[in-house]
Amino acid sequence: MDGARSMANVKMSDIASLAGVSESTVSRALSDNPLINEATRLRIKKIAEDHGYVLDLRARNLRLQKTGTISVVFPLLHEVDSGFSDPFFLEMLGYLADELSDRHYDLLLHKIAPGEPRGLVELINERRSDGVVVIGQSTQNAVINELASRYEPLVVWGAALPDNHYLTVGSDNYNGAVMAVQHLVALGHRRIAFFGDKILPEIGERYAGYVAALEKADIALDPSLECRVPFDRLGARKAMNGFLDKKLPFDAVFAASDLVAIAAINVFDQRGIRVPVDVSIVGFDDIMLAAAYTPALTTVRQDIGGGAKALVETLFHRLNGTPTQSTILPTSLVVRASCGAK
Amino acid sequence: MDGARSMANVKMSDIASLAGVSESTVSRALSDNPLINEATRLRIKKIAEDHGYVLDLRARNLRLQKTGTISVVFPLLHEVDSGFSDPFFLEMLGYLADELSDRHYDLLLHKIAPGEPRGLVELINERRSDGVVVIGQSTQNAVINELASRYEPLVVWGAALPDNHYLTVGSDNYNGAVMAVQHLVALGHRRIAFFGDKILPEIGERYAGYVAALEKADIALDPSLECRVPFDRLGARKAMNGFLDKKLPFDAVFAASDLVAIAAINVFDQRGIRVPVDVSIVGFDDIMLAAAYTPALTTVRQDIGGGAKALVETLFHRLNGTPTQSTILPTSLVVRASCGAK
DNA sequence: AACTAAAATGCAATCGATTGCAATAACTAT
DNA sequence: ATAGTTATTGCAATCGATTGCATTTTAGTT
Repeated sequence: MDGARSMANVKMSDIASLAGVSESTVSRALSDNPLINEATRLRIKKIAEDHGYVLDLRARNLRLQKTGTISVVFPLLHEVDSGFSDPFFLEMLGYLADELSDRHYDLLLHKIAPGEPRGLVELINERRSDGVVVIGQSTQNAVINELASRYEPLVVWGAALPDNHYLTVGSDNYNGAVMAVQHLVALGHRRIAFFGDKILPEIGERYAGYVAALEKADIALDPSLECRVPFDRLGARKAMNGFLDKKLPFDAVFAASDLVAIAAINVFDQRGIRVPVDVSIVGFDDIMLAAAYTPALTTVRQDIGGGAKALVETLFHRLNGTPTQSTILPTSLVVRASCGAK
Repeated sequence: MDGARSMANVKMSDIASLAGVSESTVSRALSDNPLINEATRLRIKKIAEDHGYVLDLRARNLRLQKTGTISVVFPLLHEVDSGFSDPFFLEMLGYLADELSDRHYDLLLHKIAPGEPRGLVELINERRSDGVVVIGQSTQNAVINELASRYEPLVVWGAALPDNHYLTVGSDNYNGAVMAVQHLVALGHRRIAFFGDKILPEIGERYAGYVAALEKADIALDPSLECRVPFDRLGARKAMNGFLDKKLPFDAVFAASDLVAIAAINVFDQRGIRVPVDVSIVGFDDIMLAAAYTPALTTVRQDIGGGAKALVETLFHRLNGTPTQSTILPTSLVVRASCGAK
C-alpha cells in the first residue's frame, strides 16, 4: 500500500511555509473567509494553485464531522443473480449520481445481501456517509423501520406502507396499475393475467390496482390467472412456463415490471404465442429498452429522474433539519405496440 | 447538518474509560494485537460490543493514510443522455461492486462529462480513494495517459492501444469481431454492414476485425456499408434511418454493441424489414437482455464478471507494488435467433 | 504624536483514531 | 531475595485540516 502514490503530496502546512504565513491563514484564504486580506488571499491561492495543492478531504471531514458522501444501498432481491438485476435500478442509480454530483456530494455504492441486513447498520455506524438512500425496500421493511427510528438521514425508494416510520419516495403504483388494466379492458380483454411477485411491497400495490380495476370493470378475479414470477431469470422462465403448461385461457397480461414483460414475451415467442396478436401485454417501469423492444412495450412510466431528484431533495431536507414528507410520484400509461392498440 | 445524527456516537475514548484502560489498549484489543492480554482483550471487546461501538473510518484512514475506497469512473460518451447509457457498463458496475465488497473496499461512483476531464485529476488529488478504475477510455485517451504517468493505482477497462502508458483490462475485440463476421459469412451473407462509431477505441478494434474477416473471405470492403451510429438513442435512430434511406442492398449487420443491434432491429421493424428473415444481425457484449430479446440476439460475449475481477485484481496488485500487466480477455460467439442460424 | 478602533494574522486545541517507545507489572532463574 | 526477562499497558506524537480567541498590524481620529 506504499509507494503507490507517486503524485506530489502537498499539504496545507507546505503552502503556509511557502507563503510565509500560518496554516490558519491558508485555510481561511482558500475558503474565501473575509477575515483575510484580499492581497494575501490572492497570493496564497496562486501559490496553492502553482503547487497543485488539493485539500485532503479526509482531514477536513474529520474535523467538520461530515463526509460529503451519500450512500446508495441496493438490497439484493435474491441470492442467485449477484449483479444488479433490473435496469430500472440502474437507471435510478445514474440519475442519483447526477443529482448528488450537482450538489458536490459523492456516491458510495453498497449492495446488501438478503441474508445480512446488518450491513445497513454498520454502514451507518462507520460514518462513511452523511446520509443513506435505500433503493427498494425489498423484504427488509422491518429492518429499515427499526433502523429509521434511530437514524434520521435515511430515505427509501419504494412503497409508502401504512406502518412505515421512514420517509419514502415512490411511484403511484396503485393508480399506474389501474390505468394499465383499464387500458387492457378497454381493448376488450377479459381474462387478464397478473405476472409478478406481490410479496414485494411495490408489486403488492400494483396487484391491488389490478384487482381494483378488474372489480370496477365487473370482471371476476380469477386467482388462477396470477403467476408468481420471481426476480431471477431462470426462476422467472420456470414460473411462466409452469403457468402456460396449465393451459388456462387468457388474452392479456399485466406484468409487474418491464423485465417480467420482456421475459414473458420471450417465453411466449418460444411457444408460438404472438404478442400482441394472440396476447396483449402491458409492463411497468418504462425502462430505456421498453421503447426499443420489438414489439415496443406498452407500459406504465415511472418518473425515474423525478424520483431521484425527490430522493436527494428529501434527504438533504433531513440533513438540514427542514421538515419533509414522503413523496408519491404520478405514473402515466405509455401506449406502444405490445398491447395491440397501435 | 446538525441534529441529524441521533444515533449513539460512542468513540474509542469512551470505551477506554468504561474499561478503565487507555485508548491505546482499546485500539490494540480491537485489532487483535497480540500484545494485549487475552482476558483484557475479551473484556474490552465485550464492552465495545455492548455499547455498539463502531470504528470511525475517517479518523482511522487519516491516520493510516488510506481510504478503504476505490473510485469507479464512467466517462460519459455524450452530453445528451445524462444517465448511464449502456447496460453493459452497468453490469460491469454490479460486478465491480461485488469484487470490491469481497475485499471490504467501498465503491465511490463518479461520472465525468466529456467537457471536463479535470474531474479525474481532482478526484485523485482529493485522496478520497486508494485507487481508480476507469470504465471505457472513451475519447479521453490522452488525458488518461498523461494522468497515468503521475498516478499509479489506475486501471482502465478498454482497448490496449499501442501508445498507452496505463494498464488496461479489456476484451479481445478484434477476434470477437472476426468470429462474428465469419459466422455471417458462413451463413452465406456477402453484403455485411457495420453499425457503430469507430472513433471509440474499442469499436475501432471491432471494426478492424470486421475488415479483416471480410478480407479473409475475399469480400471487397464496401465503405458505404459502414453506418456511423452514435451512442445516444435519437442520434442512433437518425443515423440508421439515413443509412436505410440510401437503399443500399445488404443482407446482414454486424453491430458494434448489443444496444446498437437492438436499436437497429427496432428501426428495421418499423420499416418492415424482418430479422432474421430479411437481414441477419450480430451484436456485441451479450448484455443480459440479449438473450431475452425477441428475436434473441446472436452476439459476441464479453466476460464482464471476469473483466471486473481482472480490473480489481490488477488494481490491488498495483496498490501492493506487485508487478502486473494488462489483460486481454477472450471473447466468444453466442449464436441465437437474430442471425437466422437457429 | 498618541490613542483607539478595525483589520489581519497566528496560537493552540480539536476531530478520532494508531503506534513507537517508555514504564510498569508479573515471572523466572539463580 | 535479587537481578533479568518477558508480558502488558500507557504516554504522547501524529495524520491534515478548522476555528475560537489572543495578538499584532494597520488605519483613523483628534
